[in-house]
Amino acid sequence: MTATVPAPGSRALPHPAHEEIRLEGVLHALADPMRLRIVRELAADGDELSCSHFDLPVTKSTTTHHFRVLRESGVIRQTYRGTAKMNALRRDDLDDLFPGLLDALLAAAARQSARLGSG
Amino acid sequence: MTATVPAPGSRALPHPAHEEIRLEGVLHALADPMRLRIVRELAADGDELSCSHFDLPVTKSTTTHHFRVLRESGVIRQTYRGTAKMNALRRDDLDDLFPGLLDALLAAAARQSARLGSG
DNA sequence: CGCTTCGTACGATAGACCTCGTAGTACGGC
DNA sequence: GCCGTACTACGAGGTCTATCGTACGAAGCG
Repeated sequence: MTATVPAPGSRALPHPAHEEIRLEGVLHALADPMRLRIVRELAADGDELSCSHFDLPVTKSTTTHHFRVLRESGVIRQTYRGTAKMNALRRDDLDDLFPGLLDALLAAAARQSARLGSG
Repeated sequence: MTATVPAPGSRALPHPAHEEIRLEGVLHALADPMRLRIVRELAADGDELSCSHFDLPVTKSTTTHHFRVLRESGVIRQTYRGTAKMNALRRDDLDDLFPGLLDALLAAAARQSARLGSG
């Protein structure tokens, strides 16, 4: 009952409820370089970003796929705004479920990025 | 050159060097329930454990596979001791590369376990 | 109403992954 | 030397995943 159900006639998207978020799913989502990159940009910006804001080295189809995986694993929340689809980290939910995990993950990603010199 | 190379004639196992450990690989390794379970047991025990110590609901072949993934991703270190193969968390390497990550991950797993498994 | 932009759905493909069973190797004890 | 234990290697089956291309839908602008 807690899962966000799309309102009839609208363009809402199905998200897992707070307590439906599984650690394995989050780790799986973040284990992909493309998705980790998306999450890092989202965290760096701190606010909502449209899908088209990301300039990923894959086609739009694949980008849609990755955003869907992130949403279905509970990492991001997606909402339509006109023709754009806005993406935001579910920081509150993740911090409540797994305190410190997201920050540790982002710090680890930043550290590795600095170490490997790729950004 | 830093990767541990198996000595000729011995039974040493190839491990990724400290700086070869990649965050995505670690996350991928830990995204599997069976492997997460192994790592949790390893962390709980705090010392080396033989493969046969684990009573996983899969065959021995599959168990071997999971331990290999954990080793090749840099999460555990494996050494032979007689006929047994001992497994230990690479805590030092992981804590140095990704400070706080392993603890956050283990805490998250424990939290979820308490929340879902009711035990 | 057209046109553009943004994103989706569907099908296909190639590769990765989890699992298994069987056969095989290494070590230690008798 | 022989046997049991511990683990491995190889191959196969079935599923999942990442990627693409093309065709489509929804919202805004002229």
